[in-house]
Amino acid sequence: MNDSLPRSFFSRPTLQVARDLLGARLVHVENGVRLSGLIVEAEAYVGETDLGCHSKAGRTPRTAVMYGPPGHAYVYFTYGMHWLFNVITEDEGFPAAVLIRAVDPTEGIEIMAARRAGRPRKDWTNGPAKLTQAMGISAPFNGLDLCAPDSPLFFEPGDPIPDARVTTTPRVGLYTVPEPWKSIPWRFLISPS
DNA sequence: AGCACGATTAACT
DNA sequence: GTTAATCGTGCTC
Repeated sequence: MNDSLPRSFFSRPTLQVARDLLGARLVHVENGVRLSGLIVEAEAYVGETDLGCHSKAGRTPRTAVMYGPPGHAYVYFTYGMHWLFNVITEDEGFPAAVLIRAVDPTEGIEIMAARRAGRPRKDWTNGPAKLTQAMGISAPFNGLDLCAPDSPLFFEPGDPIPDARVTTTPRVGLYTVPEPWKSIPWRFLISPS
């Protein structure tokens, strides 16, 4: 039993899920130890018509999990060396997800520090592949049900972030994606204080 | 079978 | 500011 965000949270429009995940906590219970971080940046990827979204290629072995139920993990490998973590959104059959791009470490600090050895604290989890490395998220987590009561990886609600503290910008890294998808402001972040 | 490219990062100049 | 690292995926031949 835990206090994790329910499936109904993820079974909503992807933009809303991305925005509302700001301030929530991503938790990985690893060998009985909690690793967690406050979500400070996320991006929405919304269906086959979004040419920045992997599901633009339709249903393939890689994108199959995006067509499944909301609240499951989509973890994929890119640039030959990095794992990126997403959570599936909207109704089953509609291939959309939110990419978790950055967190602020809150629990399991020493383990994260060891996995990001030699780097300053601000560089531990301030990128989508950095946080998966620090929190120990990779291939085996793909397809995992993050809403299952016994899941080792899940989200916990946090203090709501008011609109005044939320910034939106275009999504990062979509160099060859055509407009309007390249510039549409589907990246959400907690504004620098 | 071959190829271009990628929801990135770290190390450079 | 630029660029190498490194390999799975999806597309073309």
